[in-house]
Amino acid sequence: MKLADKKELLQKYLHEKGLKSTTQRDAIIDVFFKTNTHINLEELLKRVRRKNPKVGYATVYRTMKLLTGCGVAIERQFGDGQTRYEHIPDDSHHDHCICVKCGKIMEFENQKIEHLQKEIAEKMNFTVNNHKLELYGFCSKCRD
Amino acid sequence: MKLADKKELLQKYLHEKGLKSTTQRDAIIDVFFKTNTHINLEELLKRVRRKNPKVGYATVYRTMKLLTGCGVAIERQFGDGQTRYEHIPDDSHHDHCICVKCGKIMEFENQKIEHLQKEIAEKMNFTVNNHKLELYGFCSKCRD
DNA sequence: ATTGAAAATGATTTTTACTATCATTTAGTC
DNA sequence: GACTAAATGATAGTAAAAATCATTTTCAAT
Repeated sequence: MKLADKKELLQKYLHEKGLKSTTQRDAIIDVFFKTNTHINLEELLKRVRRKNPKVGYATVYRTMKLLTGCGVAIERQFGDGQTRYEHIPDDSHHDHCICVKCGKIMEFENQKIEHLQKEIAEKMNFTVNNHKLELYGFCSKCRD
Repeated sequence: MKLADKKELLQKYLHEKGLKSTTQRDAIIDVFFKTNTHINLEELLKRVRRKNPKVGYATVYRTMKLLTGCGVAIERQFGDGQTRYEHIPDDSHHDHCICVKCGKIMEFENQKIEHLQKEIAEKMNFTVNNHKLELYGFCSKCRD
């Protein structure tokens, strides 16, 4: 999905649910869509405040829940006790390698796996909205 | 890995590290190896207390950390804010479908995906110890 | 443009799961 | 059986997520 489409989807979602758009919300959405990392709330708040210093933690928290509910953001937990947010990719899905030593997160994508997942889900009579594939281990620098 | 092998691995691990075996620890390990679900600490504690009512939360917590460190248990987070524990499967790996409405967790396994993962990791120069594949969506009962 | 109802905000509190602490008990070696 | 190190369990501490609430803002209907 392209950025413009995401914003349109979001607009539609807000309108359908009778929600309002505010300057804070817009700022948070803007900042979030500019990230390309798996950002946590604290960091997101920090960046938003560079634009608009009066935005509160709760608003960022709630806005991210909103984006997640609408489907333009995804929550992730990589096991370090923090929830991270990521936007859904422009077209294809990507997955993660997490180095358990240095914490480095790498992305990859593979269409074959995507396809297999769909196949499996169909067999199980399960409708997939979203998925997570994470490989945990050692990156090239950390193994020896 | 067979149950007997897991217990042996655990024994070896304890001995190497100079750790001791206690009645509490044994009870927890016993109960854990009998579960076939993705159990959280609270539930595990409850079951252990049916055998030995004096076992404390902290002991269960620490024992599960121990089992995780030794490699016979795996910690998982499915996004509901709780850490769940699972034993490593007897032979092959399995993955999960999680219904976001009713919370039902189903398991599946697919050798092709396992194989593709290894291939991908090799290309990226990454050594995989462990992985998680989770499909989030609606089970047959919850979609309509 | 004004108004009024509903939603949003931000500061704060509450909750919850996880982790750390510490005095006491226990295990296992000598 | 004594000694030393580890384990236990009760509880305190933490940190992130979720809830609360008085005040402010949005936006549709006038």
